[in-house]
Amino acid sequence: MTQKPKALDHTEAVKMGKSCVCFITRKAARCITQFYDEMLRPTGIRSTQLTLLTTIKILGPVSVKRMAEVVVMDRSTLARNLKPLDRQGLIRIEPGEDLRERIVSLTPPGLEKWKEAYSIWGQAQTQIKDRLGQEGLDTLFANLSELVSLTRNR
Amino acid sequence: MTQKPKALDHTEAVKMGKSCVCFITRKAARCITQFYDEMLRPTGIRSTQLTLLTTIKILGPVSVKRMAEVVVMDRSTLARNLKPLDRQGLIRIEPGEDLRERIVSLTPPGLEKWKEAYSIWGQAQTQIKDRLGQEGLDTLFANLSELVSLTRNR
DNA sequence: GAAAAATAGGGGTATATACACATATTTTAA
DNA sequence: TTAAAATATGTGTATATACCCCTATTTTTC
Repeated sequence: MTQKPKALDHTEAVKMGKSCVCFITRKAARCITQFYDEMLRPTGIRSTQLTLLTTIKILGPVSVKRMAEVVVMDRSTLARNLKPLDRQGLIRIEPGEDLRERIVSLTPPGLEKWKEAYSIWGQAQTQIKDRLGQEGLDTLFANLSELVSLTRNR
Repeated sequence: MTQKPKALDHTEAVKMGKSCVCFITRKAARCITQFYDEMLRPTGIRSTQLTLLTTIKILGPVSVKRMAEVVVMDRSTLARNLKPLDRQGLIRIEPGEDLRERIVSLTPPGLEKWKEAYSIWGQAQTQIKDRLGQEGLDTLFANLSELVSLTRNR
């Protein structure tokens, strides 16, 4: 009895479609990004940009290199993602003492924008917590953090 | 006693940095994508492209619209993501009976490429399962699926 | 102290992502 | 049956992402 290879392929394909961690993670990222971006639309900034503003707020004046490490983002990606914020005058990018470095900091308008966006972020976060529960949220966070460290430390 | 507003802001910022679902999901997506992409490099295709090949394989000849629904991707995004696959001759895009539609299907080289990539995908998946365990993997999947449906059905 | 190595950053290129708008086709309504 | 509504897709624009390679600067080595 010869098995039909095509049928077997199909089973494998279905399995992959249903269990690929990369697929589901990217899909979730697309969805959640749209969710946040839609809520943030009135502010004129997007989720990624709010993340960066927050990071700058936490780390204070900080080099691109260090920021990239913290947010786990390629340096060149980060440099490009900072441009819209710079263009809007929300951040300042200046040479550091070490002239190789660029030091990023929040401007006063940037701080105002952050406050505005933060309150909307709170609303979004609440909506999600209402659905997943605090426990579900914690589990999700733990799982995703595990995924991050898994791919980082090899 | 007047509280320093700056200090309060900072606390809020830290909270956000540590609990933002959008941030952690995007970060995880970046990491896991790099993990898969690195392993897939010998094949010349990327994670997203493998996802699309697999989807086409499962759904058979399928319209762009339907594919976009299945993978939960904007139609214009999908159309653009299909281009590299088309250029490499891995898929075929033809008008359907309904002339508004474009029907996407796998070419023989596309099927071969899928098989090649699928075996590598299996290795990546195994590495992840070894770290998270089948149970952890299931939980992660359930959580992320929940997130997807949360943002879809509102 | 000068040459070599390491480090920080940016630009080129390609893919990934989505919204707004325009086009072509089909379906529905009058 | 023709005009209007609905549908499927593509284009323009902007952001997001990362790799490779190049430049400028600092640190290390001899």
